Amino acid sequence: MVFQRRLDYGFDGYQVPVVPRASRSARGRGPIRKKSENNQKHAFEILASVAGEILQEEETSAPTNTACGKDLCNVKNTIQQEQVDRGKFLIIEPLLGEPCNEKAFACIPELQGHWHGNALNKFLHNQESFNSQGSFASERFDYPETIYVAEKLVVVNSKNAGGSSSCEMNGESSHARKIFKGKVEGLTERKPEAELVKSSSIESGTLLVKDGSEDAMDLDAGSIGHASVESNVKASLFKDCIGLCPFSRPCADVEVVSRDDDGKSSGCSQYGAMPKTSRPLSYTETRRMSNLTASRHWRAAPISKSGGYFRTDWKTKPPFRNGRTSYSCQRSQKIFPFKKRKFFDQSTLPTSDGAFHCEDIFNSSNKRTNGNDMVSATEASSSVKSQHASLDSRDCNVKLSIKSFKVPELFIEIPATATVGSLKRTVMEAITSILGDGLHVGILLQGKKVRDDNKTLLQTGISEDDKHSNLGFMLESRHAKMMSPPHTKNPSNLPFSAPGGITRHTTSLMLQEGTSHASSVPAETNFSSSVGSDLGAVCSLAKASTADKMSDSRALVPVPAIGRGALSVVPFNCKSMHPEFGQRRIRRPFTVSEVEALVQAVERLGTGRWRDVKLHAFDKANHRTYVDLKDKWKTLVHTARISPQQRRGEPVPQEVLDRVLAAHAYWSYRRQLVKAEV
DNA sequence: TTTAGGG
DNA sequence: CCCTAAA
Repeated sequence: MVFQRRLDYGFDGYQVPVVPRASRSARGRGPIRKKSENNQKHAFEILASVAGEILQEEETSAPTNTACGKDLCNVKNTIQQEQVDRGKFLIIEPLLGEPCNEKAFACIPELQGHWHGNALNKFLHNQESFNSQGSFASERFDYPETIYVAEKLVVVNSKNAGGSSSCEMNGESSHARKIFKGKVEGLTERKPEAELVKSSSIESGTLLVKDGSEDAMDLDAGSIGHASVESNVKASLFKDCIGLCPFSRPCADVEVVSRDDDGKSSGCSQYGAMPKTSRPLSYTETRRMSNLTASRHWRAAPISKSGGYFRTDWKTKPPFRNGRTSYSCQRSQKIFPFKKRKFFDQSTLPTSDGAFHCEDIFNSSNKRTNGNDMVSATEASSSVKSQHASLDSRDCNVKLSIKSFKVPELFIEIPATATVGSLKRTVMEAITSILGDGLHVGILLQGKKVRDDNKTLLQTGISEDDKHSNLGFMLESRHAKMMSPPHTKNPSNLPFSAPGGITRHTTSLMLQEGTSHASSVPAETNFSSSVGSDLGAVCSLAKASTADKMSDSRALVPVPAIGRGALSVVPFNCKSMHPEFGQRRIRRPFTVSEVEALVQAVERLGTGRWRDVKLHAFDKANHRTYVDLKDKWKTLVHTARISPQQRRGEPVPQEVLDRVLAAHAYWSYRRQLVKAEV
């Protein structure tokens, strides 16, 4: 049982709930983060509740901590109340006494955005704050009011700390650091750990990362559901165009609808955190949403510059181009549900230094994840096997044969019109960028990392001719400083840690076509988009890494639900895409239908009323902000003025362009008139 | 928050 | 598509 194991570790903990956005404020636009103590208190209470439930769930027979009784009773209510029922949560069991690897957390964008000042880190490791006092120093723990991304974040600390929640947990500290992840609702659906382990496939709906000995990660199937985007154009008779519409021709009310989410849940409401209102997302909201959208995706160099009219790619500037101030501001905005976002659930996390925390461990036994069907398409990576050659008794040479390394994850988006060659290049670039210098090879022996580079193989024991020497190689962050948790538990006792200390690693690289449906391969993002050329090849890799007990990379990776959408995948270049900085939204060229809708709306409403245009024609297209529409109009006007030969991207009918010019001229004229009058 | 423009 | 000054 999952939690049984936790108890073995001396689980007791704090849970830091991620309060859904909906609860933020009535108007839904409150400050992103509050330092209100009450807030924190509340949060912790919820945490306690959840923790209680977890425990209760696990120990079906044994009632959990009575101290949490009240909370336990209200867990479900609380969860519902908080509307986090659909969310996911993470449970982190930090290693007490071990400074948390800041990078590990720093590289988690979700946390970055929500835990101000690395609050989580402080929370987890601020000894003075809670270890000694047994309670949280609220003033030091900046609990975010909302955390969308992770929707539910549960931090379980092995140290006994009542804290504000006054929830007493059993308190022996544990050396283990575990991270559980799953949906909140998974509390009741959670599979026993054994099961999870067994079915390492992603379908279990929970992600479980265990301490050193092994990490099992299961992507939340639900969250990665199938994404589909459909856009349709509703046309209805436009009656009152006369008088309003400067153009005599009949106007149809065209509305571009783009459903970002599956069925019922549309827009951000899918996360249950957003109120399901018909109110169009405000620009800011939309931005917030999109801000995280493409994060952690590698952005391949634009292979084909298309879409822009007078500028194809709008200059892909580094995310942190203007990284001066307003930083905190921005990060605070990044608490949006990841819509259309692809996650890499993995131990590979971009570190603060931009490197990858990669724990792709390959061991000699090449212990692969049991039948993972997650590898659906192209298994780009071959299993790695390192063998111990017999020791040459004479010169003591150690012969190793590493067949191959798996490439961590690759996630790319490329226009459907791109050539195969460009796809190859893109993939190559992605791989190169990963391997470039973000990673280095790590060696795992007997399940332990060999850190001392100066030791000889002999000293290390690698020279031993041991068939089962458990020698493993892994790719890891170059700069990541792994911390070695005092592991008291015998790794071999851990279900995951094979005597060989091998971890399992699953890497898959698949290319899928845009049309995909929810499959049993949640990890692999199904990508579907109606956005024309958005269809992209998605190389995703789900990787589960394991366990080296020290890997900081095992950090939690919130797995947000993937929306539909065109995930722009680009190799997540840690260097240029530091999670701390907002990510550029994925480029989603306007389709002709959208252009027509826009043109029509502008014809009616005129320029300068972008919000109305948005409401009228793109109300449902959450990914189109009024700024986008304004920009598009700008480009349309430009496009209409240049020769067809100079135009790029999906060709817009000349007729439409003519209308653009006409409308533009008309409204410009009107504006002048109005101006003159005033 | 929107608009309007430059980048 | 981003960023922002202004409104």
